[in-house]
Amino acid sequence: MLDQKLLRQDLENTAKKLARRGYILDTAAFTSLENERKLIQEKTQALQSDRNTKSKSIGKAKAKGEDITPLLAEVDGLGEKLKASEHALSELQEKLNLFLMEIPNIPHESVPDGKNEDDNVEIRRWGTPREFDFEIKDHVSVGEDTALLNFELAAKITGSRFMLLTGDLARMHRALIQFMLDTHTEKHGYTETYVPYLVNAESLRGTGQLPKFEEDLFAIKEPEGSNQQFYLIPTAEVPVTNIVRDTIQAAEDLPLKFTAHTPCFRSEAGSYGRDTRGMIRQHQFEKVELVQIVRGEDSHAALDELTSHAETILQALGLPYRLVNLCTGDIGFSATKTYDIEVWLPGQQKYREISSCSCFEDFQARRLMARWRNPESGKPELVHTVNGSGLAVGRTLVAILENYQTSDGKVEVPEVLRGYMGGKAIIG
RNA sequence: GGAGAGGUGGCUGAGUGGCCGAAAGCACUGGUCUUGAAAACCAGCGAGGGUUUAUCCCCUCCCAGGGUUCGAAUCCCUGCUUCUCCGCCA
Repeated sequence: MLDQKLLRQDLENTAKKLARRGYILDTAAFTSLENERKLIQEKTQALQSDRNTKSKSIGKAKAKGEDITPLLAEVDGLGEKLKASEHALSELQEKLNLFLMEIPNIPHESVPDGKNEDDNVEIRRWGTPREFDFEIKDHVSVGEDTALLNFELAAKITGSRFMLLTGDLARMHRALIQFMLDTHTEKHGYTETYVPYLVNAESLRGTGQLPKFEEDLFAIKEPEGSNQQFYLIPTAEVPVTNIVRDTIQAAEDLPLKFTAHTPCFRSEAGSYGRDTRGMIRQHQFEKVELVQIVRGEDSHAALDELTSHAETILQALGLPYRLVNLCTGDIGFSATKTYDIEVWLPGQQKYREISSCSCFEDFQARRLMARWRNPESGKPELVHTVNGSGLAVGRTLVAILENYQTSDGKVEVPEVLRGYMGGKAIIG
C-alpha cells in the first residue's frame, strides 16, 4: 500500500511514476473520495467531541447531586446523528482503503521501462552451457525413462499439474532442500524457521496477495461455525514476513534474516496452456525462501545481497544462469524492483526463472504495520521488506535432470549434493 | 472434545460505569552528583489519525466485531486467542 499522504500531496507525480508500469491511477476518483473523507471525518469528529464534553458535564453534575434532566435533553438526538455520521465515515474509509489496496507499488528509478518480459534487461551471465555429444532429452523424458518421475500417477491421485517422485529422485529433491537451508543458515546468516502452511486473510493482505489476487490462491473450506477463512500459502513469503506484522522492532535487532522451506500452492489461474508439460508449473511445489526485514536506507543493498545468496546455490550446483532486471511492465504488484535469476535448461534451449528476488521498500510494511524504532527520532518508522527464492526446488531439480543427464539416460549427482545422498554419484 | 481462568502501553501488572489513554514497577531517554562509571535523586517517556508553518487543539485505540448507556478498559452477545486440568491423538 502506498502512503496516503504521498497521494494527497503529490498525486500527479505519483500517477506519472505508476504509469511507467502501465497502471493508470484514477486521480479524479481519489480526489473526490479524499475530499469527501475530509468533510465527513471533520463532521464526525466534531460530533464526537460534542458528545464527550456533554457526557462529562452530566457526570460532573450528577456527582454534585444536581438535576441532570436539562442536560439529558441537550444530548437528545445527538446519538442518532453521530451514529449516522460514523457509519458514513467508515463506509467511505472502506472504499478509500480498497482503492489504495489495489494500487501497485511505484517502480524504483533503476527499473528499466518496458511492457513485458521481452523488455527485461540482462545484467550478467554465470557459467557456460554444457556441450552435449549425444541427443539430449528434456527433464520429463529423463525422469520418466528412469521411472523416477511420474505425472500419470499424480493425475490419478489428484489431477493435472501435480507430480510424483520416486526413489533417488525423491531423495535428490529432499537433498536440495537440505543443501539450500544449510547454506543459507551456515554461510549467509539466516535463521531457519518452520511456519504454518495455512494462513488467514489478514496475513495475505499484509504481503499483498489479497484483496487483488484471490483467484491465484487455494482457499480452505470454512470450518462449521467459524468465521475464519484459511488459505494454502502460495509462498513462504506470506507466513515468514507476517512474523513482524503489528510489531515494533528494536534498532539493534535489524536486519532480521529468515529462511524457510515450505511447499507452495498456486491455482495457476490464467496460465492455462503455459508450461503444461513437465514440472515447471505445478499446483504444488517446494521452495526455500529468503526474507530480510531491514531499515529503510538498507533495502536496496539488501536486495543485492539476498540475490547473491540465491546465486550462490546455482554456482555451487554448477548450473549456468543469468541475472535479469525486470522491467516496469513485468515486476510484481507489491515490488518496487525485482531481479529474476534464470537457469539454463538445455531441453528448452532457454533460460527459465528459478528465483525471483524483490525489494518492496515500505509497501508491505505499511499494510503489515511492521515498524522499527529509530533511535535518532525515537519514533517508530516502517521497516523495508526484501525477499526471494533461494531457490525453487522443483525447478532446480528440472535443471539438474537436464544439465546433468548422461548419454546412457542417467543423471549425475552434483558434487555438493552427494553428501546428502549417501555418496551416490549417479542416479537412474 | 469437556471443565475452568485469562487477553490492558516495549515488558510485568493495577484498574468492575464518569475524575482513565490508563496506577505502580521494570526498561529506555535527559539532567544532578562523580575524574569516569555504577548507585541514588529529579524529569520525561504508548500508537494511529485530523487540523496546523509549528506549538496548541480535536478524534480514535485497553484481543476483534456487534450491543446496552447521556457516558464503556469496566456491563451483555459472538468470534479469535493464551494458560491449567481431563479425554483423544502423531
